[in-house]
Amino acid sequence: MVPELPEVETIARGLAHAVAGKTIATVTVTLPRVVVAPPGETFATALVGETVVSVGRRGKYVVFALASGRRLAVHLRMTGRLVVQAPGYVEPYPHTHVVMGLSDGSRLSFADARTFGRMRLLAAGDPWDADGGVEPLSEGFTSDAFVSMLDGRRTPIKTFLLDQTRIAGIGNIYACEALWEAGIRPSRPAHKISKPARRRLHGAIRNVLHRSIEARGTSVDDYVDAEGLKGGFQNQLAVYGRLGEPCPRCGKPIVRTVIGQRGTWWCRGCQQ
DNA sequence: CTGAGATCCTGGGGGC
DNA sequence: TGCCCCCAGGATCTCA
Repeated sequence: MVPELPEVETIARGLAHAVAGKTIATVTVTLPRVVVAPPGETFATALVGETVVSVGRRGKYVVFALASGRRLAVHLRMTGRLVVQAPGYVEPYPHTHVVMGLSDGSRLSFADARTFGRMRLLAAGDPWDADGGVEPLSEGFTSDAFVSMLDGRRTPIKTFLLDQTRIAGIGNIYACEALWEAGIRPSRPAHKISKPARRRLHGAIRNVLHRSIEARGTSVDDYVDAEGLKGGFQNQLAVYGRLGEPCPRCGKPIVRTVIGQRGTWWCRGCQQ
C-alpha cells in the first residue's frame, strides 16, 4: 500500500465529501500510542464536540481543520487506513485503533496493521509543518526552483526525491516512476544531473502525480480510499514492482536495486 | 549543514 | 501442511 501524495489526496477528497460539517460525538482509542495530543490535553476528550470544517492534504498528511482552530494531522505511513462507515456498518478490518462516532451516526475509523501511522491533534496555530518541503503540484514548485534545488546535493537523486523536507509527498512509487519517465538513473548524484534532465524530471514528477490522482491512486497491495475503494494507477506503472518485466519504452528487463535502504525499480536500458 | 545508519512493528513470503 | 525466520518501509533520531 504505502499511501503517497496521490493516495492521500484521494483519501482527503473522499473524507471532505463524507465528514465535512459533521460533529465528533464519541472517540474510542484502543491503541493509545497511535494518537498524540498537545501537552496537557487528552486526545479523545479534546476531540469530542469538535466539528470538522474541512479536510485537506499537506505532503503525505491528511489534515482535518476543526471549528476550534485546532487541526488533526494523520499520517498513514505504510499500512494506515482512514475509512468512513455508514451507520450500522460493522468494520471487518481487524486492526482498528481509533473510532470516531459522528453526529449523523456514521463512523470514521483509523486502522493500521503495523501501527506506524499516527493521528496528531494540533493546537490552533501550531506550525507543525514548517520544515516540510514544497508541494510538488503547487505553483511554487517551478522548473527553475527544482533545477537549483539539486545544486550541491551529492545524494542519489532517488534519495533526494524521498526527502520530505525538500519536496513533500513523493514516496517510493512515484520517485521510481518519475525517474523512469525522465530517463534518469536513480543512483545518480543529484548535482551531476544536467539542466535539461532536471527539467525533464520536474515535468515527470508533476505528470506522474497528476495522472495518478486522476486514477485515484495506486493500489499495489491493499490501499483503499475513504470509501474503501481501490485506486487504478497500478495498471499504469512502468517500473515499480515490475522486476524482470520488459521496460515499456525499450523492452529491456526491469531491475531492482537498493538505494538508501529502499527497493528501487528501474531500467538499465533507458535510464542513464 | 550533509549524509549514513539504526529504529519502530507485524503480515506475509520464502525456505525447509 | 506447518513452522520458523526474516524482510519491507516512512519518518525520526543519533552520530560522524
